[in-house]
Amino acid sequence: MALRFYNSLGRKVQEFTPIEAGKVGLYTCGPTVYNFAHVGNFRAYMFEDILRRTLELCGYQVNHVMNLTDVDDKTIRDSQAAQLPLDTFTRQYKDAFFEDVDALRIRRAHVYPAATEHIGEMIKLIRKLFDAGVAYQAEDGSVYFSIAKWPAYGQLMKIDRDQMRAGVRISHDEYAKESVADFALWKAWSEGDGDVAWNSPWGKGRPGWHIECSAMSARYLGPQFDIHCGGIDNMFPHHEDEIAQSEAANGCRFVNYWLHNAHLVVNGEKMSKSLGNFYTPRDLFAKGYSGREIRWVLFGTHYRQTLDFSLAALDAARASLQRLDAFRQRLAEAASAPEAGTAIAAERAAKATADFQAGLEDDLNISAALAALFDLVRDGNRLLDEGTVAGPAAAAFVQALETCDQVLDVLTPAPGEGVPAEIQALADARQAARKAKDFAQADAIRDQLAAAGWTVEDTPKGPRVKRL
RNA sequence: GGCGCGGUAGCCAAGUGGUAAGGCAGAGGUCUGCAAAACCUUUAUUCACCGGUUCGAAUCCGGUCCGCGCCUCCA
Repeated sequence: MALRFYNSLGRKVQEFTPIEAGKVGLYTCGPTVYNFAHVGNFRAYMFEDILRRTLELCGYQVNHVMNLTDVDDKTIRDSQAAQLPLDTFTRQYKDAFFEDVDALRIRRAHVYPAATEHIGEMIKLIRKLFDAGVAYQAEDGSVYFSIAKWPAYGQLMKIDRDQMRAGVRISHDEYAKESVADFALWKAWSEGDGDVAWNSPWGKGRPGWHIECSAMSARYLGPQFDIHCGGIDNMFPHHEDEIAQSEAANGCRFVNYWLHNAHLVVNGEKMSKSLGNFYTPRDLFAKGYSGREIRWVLFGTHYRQTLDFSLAALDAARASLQRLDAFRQRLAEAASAPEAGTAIAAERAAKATADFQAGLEDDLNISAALAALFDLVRDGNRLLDEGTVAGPAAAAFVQALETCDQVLDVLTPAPGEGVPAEIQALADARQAARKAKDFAQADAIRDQLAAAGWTVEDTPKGPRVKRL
């Protein structure tokens, strides 16, 4: 089956064809580093991670670029409030971002260009826009993109600008624009910016928000590339403006496939601090949830569907992962047994792998992919119960699991999730008691283990210790 | 007002014309010293509602109700 995606440009599912065979240029809108990213932000990055890993599973060599917005109204405002230089202020949130990315097992992009390190590219791009006749400097000193001069504007949203609500778009500091729909390319310095400023042919100032993505994507992926992702809220105006800037400046198609993820809500309500349902990954770690549990919840709903996040969903994720862990452990144990049932195991494993990949190739249908995975678990467990998967036969299942895990990356418990020696010692003592038919003692030790957060399962191969 | 998304079992969630995947939770059974895990069986005559098209619709068309997002910084 061919790889297909829902392209926001055109609004339909299309077969994916890269510009260069076997390679994919992928640009994903990254965080504004003025605070810790929350699970809603990570929903987007998780979708992009699944996308990238799916592309890689399909054999593509992906060049993934994610920007870091480290200068804008919010970073300036909050750095001043914190009485820190802008770069010092944003540094701590960049660091935190990468910690969270790693904890959630999101594969790092190949390049993380920061806006403040690419001001030169942005200035060059704005020059080109002047050359193209679509940019102008207003009386307030800021430079704007003139939508009136660019008829192709509105490819993503099919916006009828006359229908937009009058009034709401005029913000206090942008009344100098020729048209309310025009957007800033370069913002003239104002007192509120403090020492945050760069020199430009249009005077001291800082870049507009949209220009960074146009400039940095061109720098690392070229003027035309394959896929651009972001949250659905970014379709307008951010991505619309990027298209206008890039295509007006470079004279070629900007992006072939636009993929947008839907939002995340918590218990059906928009996540907000006032509702007390605002979560960052580190909030959840503090509650005892692991990165892979959060990961499971974040990728478990199709990316174009609103995701309802909740602690209950995390608990369900824990149960699902325990089932997968147990299966993996059983396979590992079976691998050391004499060979049995190779043919059927290989057949089941091959089917699961194929179904898993086919699900993802169909516009990242994660539900179909997970169904294939759970079919594999059920089939595998049944065969293990029957004793017909052992030795090399178990390897086929392990390999299928590992293939799925190339995309999911949840099947390996974190380091530190292993069994401590003292817990193992208790389990051994309990087993000795059982052997001696001293069940009262055995049960007492089991209670002791439970109190320590561990459970023990008796199997034909001996006790198996697991975290509760 | 414009653009867009959704309403499928207790919960989460696939399925866009051929007779309801999968997960979590629940019930019964097998297994077990007892458990747990695993497996088996079971849990929607039905897909918000009303009409229509069709041999056949959760899926297509028309209408109604409800929830949500964007249009302003936003994943």
